[in-house]
Amino acid sequence: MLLNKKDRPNSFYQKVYEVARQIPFGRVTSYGAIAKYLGAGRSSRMVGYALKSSASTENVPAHRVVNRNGLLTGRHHFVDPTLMEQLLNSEGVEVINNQVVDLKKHFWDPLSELS
DNA sequence: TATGTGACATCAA
DNA sequence: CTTGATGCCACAT
Repeated sequence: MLLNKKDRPNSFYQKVYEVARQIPFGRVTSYGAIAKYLGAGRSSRMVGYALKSSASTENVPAHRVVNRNGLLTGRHHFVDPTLMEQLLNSEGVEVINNQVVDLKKHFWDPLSELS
């Protein structure tokens, strides 16, 4: 049967929260990877949008989600813009100048880990 | 219903 | 290398 978009039991946002919460300690992932895992594929922007809405409302480690370049584009939306970089460094992820040094080394792909 | 928006991704020049 | 344009799709108004 066909479901109306408005009648979706779990909103896109809710799924984003679930995946984000499963990001292991000291690991990071990208918006595109999450979007692809959710089936949205090309709605990577929505992932970030969802995290912004969930900020301080949902218990989501948004600081572990960065863009494809490893750049911490979302730091401005935190209570403290420096918090994101500090948290990642505290978890063993090298972040210099708001960018993850070795993204591949710390990258966590939900497609591979969650299958 | 239509329009605007965006914590991205990707390509062309 | 950098900059600009385009695609994409769920959500807000």
